[in-house]
Amino acid sequence: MVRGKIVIRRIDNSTSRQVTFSKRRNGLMKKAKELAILCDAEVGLVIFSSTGRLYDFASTSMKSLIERYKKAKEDHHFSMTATSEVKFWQREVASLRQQLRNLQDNHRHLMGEELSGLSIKDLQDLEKQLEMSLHVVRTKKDQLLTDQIQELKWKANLIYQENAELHKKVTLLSEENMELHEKVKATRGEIGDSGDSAVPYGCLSIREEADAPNHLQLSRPLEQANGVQIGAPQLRLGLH
Amino acid sequence: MVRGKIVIRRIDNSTSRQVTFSKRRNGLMKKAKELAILCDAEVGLVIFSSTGRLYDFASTSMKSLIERYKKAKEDHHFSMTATSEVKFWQREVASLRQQLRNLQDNHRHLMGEELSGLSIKDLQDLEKQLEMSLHVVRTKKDQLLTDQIQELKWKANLIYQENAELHKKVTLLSEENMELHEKVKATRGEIGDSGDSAVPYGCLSIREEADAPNHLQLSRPLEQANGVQIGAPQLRLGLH
DNA sequence: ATCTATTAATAAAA
DNA sequence: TTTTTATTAATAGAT
Repeated sequence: MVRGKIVIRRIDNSTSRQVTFSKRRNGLMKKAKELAILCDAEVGLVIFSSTGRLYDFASTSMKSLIERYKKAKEDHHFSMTATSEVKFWQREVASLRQQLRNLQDNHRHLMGEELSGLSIKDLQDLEKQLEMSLHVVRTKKDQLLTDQIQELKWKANLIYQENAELHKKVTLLSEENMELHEKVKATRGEIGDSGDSAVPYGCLSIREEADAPNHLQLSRPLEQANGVQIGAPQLRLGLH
Repeated sequence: MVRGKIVIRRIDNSTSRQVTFSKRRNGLMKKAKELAILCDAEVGLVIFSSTGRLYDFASTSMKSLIERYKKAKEDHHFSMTATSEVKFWQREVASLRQQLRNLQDNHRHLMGEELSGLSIKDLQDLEKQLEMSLHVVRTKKDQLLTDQIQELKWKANLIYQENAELHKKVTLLSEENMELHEKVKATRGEIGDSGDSAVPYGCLSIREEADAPNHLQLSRPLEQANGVQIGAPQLRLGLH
């Protein structure tokens, strides 16, 4: 009835179903009240959510409404004695058992079991249903995997950027370091030739380590996310 | 709610009230149904018009709905006063309802519905199960088709053999026939030249019809059974 | 829970 | 009652 027409069938998504239930339940209650008032009618409404919770509305009293309903229906099943009450529950059990059996049969067929009684037509229909289910399931699975890959790429990019900045810092610090070494050397040279231990070997080794991994990691994290390994990188990236 | 907003109070004009009652009653019923379907809820609606007429809707059975309502409302009362036998059946009902819910969830997954809550692992397992089911169903279907083809071939062979025998008989009879014609001719020749109408043209024409289809049908029935048309020949062969 | 674009419901009229 | 029309109400989807 709104932002996008909907078809009346059970809502798959459980969250949407709950939200819609809440909204429509309120709407229904409101309309029931309005009808009772506007048209001077006696209205009773009982709703059990799929989770078994009860919601109800009655313009007068639900008890008297039910009594009136029973009388109108002239249904004597409702005035249950102890024995007929047992019978009622027994019938309920029988009905539920039947539903369960039917569903179990159907379920077995979907599991590829107990196909002996089926005709070629039945089997073709079943095959079609399974193909459809398989397609939906695969689509959903692929979707999840794609989402996960996207997330990994995003995280990998963050790390790559941080990495690049760190490399920049390392380079700057190394240069500064080198200059300082030069200064120290120069200062020592002015004073005398005694301090020969501080040759700037450390400067060169730091520069080498800083450049090599930088180039490697430019291409690695993004490509890896595209490919096979998904579980392992996530653990490491998750710490970030 | 429309052409002129209205305030929710009893409609004075009796005709308008009646019209509004009819329309809104329908609207309310519709929405009750929709709620039941969309949200997998159990909904019951009872309306008495101001003239005392009853209208009702129940997504399942009003009887069980009212019982459930009573039970939910006076849970303790009900359970305390119920005999142990009633309690037993109530527990049975509760257990069956739970089983049914579980099986329904599972069933929906196999139908490719309600996949929102599933993990990648769940989806992979489901996919595997569906693939297995599909394989079993296809195998079974192919088996049935193969069996049917075998049966058709067998029947076709029977017919072919009978056909061959019939051809043999026709040939023998034709030859006998020809000889008889010769005899008749010879006998008439002895008596005189009056009977010229019985030239053995019939003999030749019968032989032609007997040979041509014989060769054709040697190869046809078996090949046909291997191929596309299965339903149509079965009808004809079934009569045999 | 709130917002809003859009459909659904329906009051009034015929 | 039912249909049509003009308008408001309900609400699906998004936030």
